[in-house]
Amino acid sequence: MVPIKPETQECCITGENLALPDVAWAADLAKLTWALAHPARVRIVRLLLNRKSCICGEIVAEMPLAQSTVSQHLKILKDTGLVQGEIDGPRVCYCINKAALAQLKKLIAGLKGN
Amino acid sequence: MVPIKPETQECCITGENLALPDVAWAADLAKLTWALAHPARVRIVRLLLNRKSCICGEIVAEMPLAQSTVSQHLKILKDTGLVQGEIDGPRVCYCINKAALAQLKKLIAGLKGN
DNA sequence: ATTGCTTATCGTCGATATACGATATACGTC
DNA sequence: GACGTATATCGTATATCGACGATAAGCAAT
Repeated sequence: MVPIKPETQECCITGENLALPDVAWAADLAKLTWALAHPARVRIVRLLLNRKSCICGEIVAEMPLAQSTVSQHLKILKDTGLVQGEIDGPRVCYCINKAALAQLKKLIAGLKGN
Repeated sequence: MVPIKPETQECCITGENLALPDVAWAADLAKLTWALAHPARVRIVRLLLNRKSCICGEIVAEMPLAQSTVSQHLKILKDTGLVQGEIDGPRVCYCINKAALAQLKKLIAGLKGN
């Protein structure tokens, strides 16, 4: 089974790039990628990038989905931090959270051999 | 594969940056991100990047999951093209498909305003 | 307060993901 | 051939996703 040091950390004592923090690291990246793991959410993000900001209704209008469905996708994007929404009177104005997007880019770009 | 003109495009007649190709584009990115949208799969990819290649059994040993579950995750990674596996005697040797990873990086890096 | 508009949430449904054990398949060795 | 090892697949259970319509909650204007 495990050739090296069974009971401490199985995970890459040799590599040590892949040590314990890796689990949290993987969870972070998985969470961010999961937010983009649906075509509708990718399109929303892209839409928000092309316009500086976007009223929720505009997003709904662009998508072939029911309003409630779009709202759910927006919630997912908000929960993962990729998108921010601020209330503007009766509407909600969504925009990209550049920091979160940068984080995603950084993690993806960091996917390479040691 | 979206053909050229699907007669009723709600999508961005105004924006036109987000016109039809965007749908396919979004699907591509969503598929790739979806492959990474699970911590176990992120860890597998990372593992394969740190070693040049990896026998399936090694991967199983590193993960707190049953062999069949790991095999399923590997299948997902293989189906999306991120990982390749070649049979080597009684074992299977997995490695990263650098082209697919590069494609993912490119798509993610391309996520920015116009 | 009532109406109208915008967005979020609820309830529900079918489809899919995730996990596991059990079994099947493929290979090398005896 | 029979056996053990390595991996994939099957079958199944549970959880979550993704979609929708219906409804609630918020605000602006009448």
